[in-house]
Amino acid sequence: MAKRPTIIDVAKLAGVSKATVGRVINGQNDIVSEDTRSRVMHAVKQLGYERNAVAGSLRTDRTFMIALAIPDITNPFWPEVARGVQDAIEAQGYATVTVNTDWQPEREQKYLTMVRRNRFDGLIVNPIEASRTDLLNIHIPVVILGSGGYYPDMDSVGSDTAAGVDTALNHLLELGHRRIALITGRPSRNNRVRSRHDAYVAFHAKHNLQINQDLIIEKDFSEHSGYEAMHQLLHLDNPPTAVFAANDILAIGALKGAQALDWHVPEDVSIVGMDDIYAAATTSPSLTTIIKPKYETGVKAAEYLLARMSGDNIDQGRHILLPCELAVRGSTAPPRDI
Amino acid sequence: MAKRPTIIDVAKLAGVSKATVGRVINGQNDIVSEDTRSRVMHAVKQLGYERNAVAGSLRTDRTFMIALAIPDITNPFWPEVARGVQDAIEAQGYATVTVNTDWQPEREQKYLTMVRRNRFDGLIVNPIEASRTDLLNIHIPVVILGSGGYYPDMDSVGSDTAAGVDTALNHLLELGHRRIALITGRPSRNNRVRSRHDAYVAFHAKHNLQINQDLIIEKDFSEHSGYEAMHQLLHLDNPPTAVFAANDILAIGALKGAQALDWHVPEDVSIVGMDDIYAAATTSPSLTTIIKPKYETGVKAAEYLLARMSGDNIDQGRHILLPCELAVRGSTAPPRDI
DNA sequence: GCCATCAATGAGAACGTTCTCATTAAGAAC
DNA sequence: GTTCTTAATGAGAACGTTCTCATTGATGGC
Repeated sequence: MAKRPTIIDVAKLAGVSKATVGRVINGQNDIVSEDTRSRVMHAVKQLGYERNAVAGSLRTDRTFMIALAIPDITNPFWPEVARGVQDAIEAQGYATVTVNTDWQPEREQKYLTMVRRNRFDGLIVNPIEASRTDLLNIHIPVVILGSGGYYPDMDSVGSDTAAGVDTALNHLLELGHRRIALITGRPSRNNRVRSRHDAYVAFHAKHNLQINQDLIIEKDFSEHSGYEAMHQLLHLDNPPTAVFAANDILAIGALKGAQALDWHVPEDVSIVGMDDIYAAATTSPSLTTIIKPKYETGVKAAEYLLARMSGDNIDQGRHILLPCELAVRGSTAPPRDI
Repeated sequence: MAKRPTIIDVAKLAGVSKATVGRVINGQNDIVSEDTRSRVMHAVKQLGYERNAVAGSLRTDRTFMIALAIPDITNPFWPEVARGVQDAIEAQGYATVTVNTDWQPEREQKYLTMVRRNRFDGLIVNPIEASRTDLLNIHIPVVILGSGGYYPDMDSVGSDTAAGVDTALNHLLELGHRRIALITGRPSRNNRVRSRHDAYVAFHAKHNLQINQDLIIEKDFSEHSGYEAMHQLLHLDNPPTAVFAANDILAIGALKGAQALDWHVPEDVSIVGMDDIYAAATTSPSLTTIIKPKYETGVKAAEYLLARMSGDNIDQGRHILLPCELAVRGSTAPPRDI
């Protein structure tokens, strides 16, 4: 590899000091004469000089790079969140290293080490098991994706899942459903707040509805789990007339499970999902779902982080839950037995 | 921010030189005595020392970071490719900065500048308009995602799209279809090789089938375009009995277009897509499609890049097209008029 | 005992930028 | 003419690691 020109080469060619070259390339035009500036720019162009960000980072202790740690970029929920982060971060001259924890704590720890060693300026993370102390120990700004309950010092951006569940169940209630099942996922270690489950319970209390434990199924977040859960539900003596699934992938599995048993959706059983991934609108019938503001979540998290990296030093973390929205498509209808 | 311990602090505490500390933390155990090594590691632990990768990068001119430039992480095709790259790259101690060109040349150029200034060790790119010279001028290893026709010096990894089209059309031919339409996307500037279109033409020549230009529709790659194209096709005096769409998003649009006209799929018209995105398996009927090996493409590209970054200096680029596979699902059947 | 070899370690320069403090020259005020 | 102020620029240290060459001490061979 040919040696690349440095500011010393530029300084020699322009007949100025390297400090002056530095002033010119960093845009400090108020303290450099036009004549000097012109000579420097001429030399820069002639030599094809390009600033070495690594050297600058060593001197300033700022890399203009951040890490985004999400469970899995191939999970349809996350690309839009990532895109929101990337867009907002890049607009301020930063770059994003995106990593996949795969819901594994060891991987999460590995990435925290990476962040420290590379002197990244910030971290946006959907935590698996990382404790508050773990995250404070990297000594850079951290923004939490999801609810920030366990991280009071840090900013967090999540969706108002509880309100979303309420909206979904209310939609079903207004259609006339009284026997509504819940297919939900297993909470991760740090998410002991089982927000979907709790919201389901609260909804039943609010509307003086009896809870039937047979109508609550907890499995991992996969399409296959949704399929199996639906089979379980539809084989009950008294099956539900509607099902709320904790995310669209579970809901798609539930839809396939119903159809495999020749149950018609929505005539025989209604289904509501959550997330609004692309596939939710392509099923037949297309899924009624709760839209989570994925891109906006990413943008907001990035904004919080950028503010922190710019010197904002608020001790108490900011916690925001972005509102969800109901998208009524083809998977819900009044129950047959009205 | 508290000052972090450096190797000078460790050296002082362990009573050795900083060169010796460097030898220990870089694992050069063969030339350091066990006693010395132990003292150093003790001091490292006591001080909580962590290597500063930025300083190392400045000295060695290696960042152990690469850039991955794709059109859009939210397009369902790309997350798996990205995941393949990330997994293979990380396994060798590198980190990946993923950027979105949005099919815009100016963004692409912006990212090339970013790569140069940050002294990244390599680049994997699905090019928009970047020329061979552009890519050679960054003076680091580059691997092309897609066919590498315009970049003979660089390694490239693509899918064997032509063979995939052939397979799709053959599947339809074997079902008895003779009037097969093609919905394809507009080629980008550097992809004048219209591989899907050319493969469609070649297939017809091979089987002595007449080409009807009315059955070839070229629009941008969106679901809406697929919907409109299907409407156009089904309104012909002599509509096709089958449609091959250039990707799954087009195919999903085509499916919705047919259903909106009360055409049954696959009874009235068969549809084949390409890519095998998640949504292709969730439509009803689920889409018969050509599976592109997305994750494997990413892994292979990363392997080529890693080899280059390790010193491989082959002048002629390696070009590989990974095989595609037919996934027969519910959107294809024999034509009605047999 | 002397010399050569090798293992183990140390000293200091290098990487390329940024920043701080010093210097110089020009202009204005007295 | 002298003094003060300000704009413009320069010199050199700093950032934290890696690497090269030098040094030292121990051991083995003659």
